[in-house]
Amino acid sequence: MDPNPIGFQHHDHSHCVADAVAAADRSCREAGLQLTPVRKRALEILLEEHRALGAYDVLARLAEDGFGSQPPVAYRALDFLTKHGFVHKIEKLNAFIACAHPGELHTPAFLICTTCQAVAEAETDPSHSLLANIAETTGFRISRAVLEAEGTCPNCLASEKR
Amino acid sequence: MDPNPIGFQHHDHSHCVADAVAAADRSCREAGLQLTPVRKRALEILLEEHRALGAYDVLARLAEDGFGSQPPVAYRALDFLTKHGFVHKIEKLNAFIACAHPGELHTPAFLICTTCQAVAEAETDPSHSLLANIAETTGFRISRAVLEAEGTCPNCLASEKR
DNA sequence: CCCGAGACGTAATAACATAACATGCACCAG
DNA sequence: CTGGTGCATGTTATGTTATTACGTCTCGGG
Ligand SMILES: [Zn+2]
Ligand SMILES: [Zn+2]
Ligand SMILES: [Zn+2]
Ligand SMILES: [Zn+2]
Repeated sequence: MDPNPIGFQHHDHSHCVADAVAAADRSCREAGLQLTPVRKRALEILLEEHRALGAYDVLARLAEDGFGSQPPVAYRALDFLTKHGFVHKIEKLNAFIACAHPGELHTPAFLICTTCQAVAEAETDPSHSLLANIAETTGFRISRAVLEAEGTCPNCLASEKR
Repeated sequence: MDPNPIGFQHHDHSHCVADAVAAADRSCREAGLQLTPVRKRALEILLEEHRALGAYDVLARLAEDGFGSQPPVAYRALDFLTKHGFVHKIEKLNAFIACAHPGELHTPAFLICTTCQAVAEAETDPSHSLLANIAETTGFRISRAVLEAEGTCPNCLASEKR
């Protein structure tokens, strides 16, 4: 079990938080959005952890840093970040995770390891999407899709075999 | 992918509840599972409604019928039904719905209309599954997948245009 | 008869999420 | 400058979803 997986590999974590926050900052400025202190801090928290956190986990850290301590503080920040694509909600876990591919418009797919709790965000090809095909044949117009899979990550599979 | 979502068409509802319950009964007997009165009634409730119900909605109806009135009563019945494929949980809605294609082993995909609340269950072709491909390239072993899309159903699209 | 597994019931609590309302501040029209 | 509007933030209170813990009953095998 491995505390720092992006995807399921280790990586040097030192710069990615700052980089991602800077990118979000830029992106918000361009779009006329306000990446306020709470929102920015919430994003940082998720990036630092690099895993799925519950809203109350985020809230506790925000409160430590002097922000409000009531649920709406966290939920509002997370709503903003989710709405604008900087963060995704993992429905299966009722938890939030920083987007691993921000900027691009995408429908993420998540792989959730039930052994080590790691969550990887995979890119999907929208044109080949299963759901897109279904939608086409049924006449349904999709606005948002959720793709999540629970299972065992490569690392934990390897450990099992030993 | 086999597109047969019974979700967005009207259909004669009179026999499908009894049929589905009978099928579940048979299936449980074969598998050595106990489809006890609470469990059977919970399944009936979901079939009768033919839509996604929250656990507490199911619980209220079970209580009306003389079963226990505390949350675990509903959650245990729903866990059983979900575990054995008679019912699916819609993660986006925190709600449960009777399986529209019971018996077959399948990974369902759900189309959720945000206008009329209808939920359709579509079959997916496991071999073309997006997630299966991702899993293959990353070495992740999938045990359960969640595929859900929010949007507008054909009926509501038609109404919009008028 | 005794035992263990599993189904069911209750009480209590945890975990997740939103409603409703008040304050402060930037911005702009008058 | 001033009043008003929009929006972000904060708080209190409450609503919704889910689980833990524990006692009872029943059914079968030894
Ligand atoms: Zn993403
Ligand atoms: Zn793992
Ligand atoms: Zn199904
Ligand atoms: Zn509809």
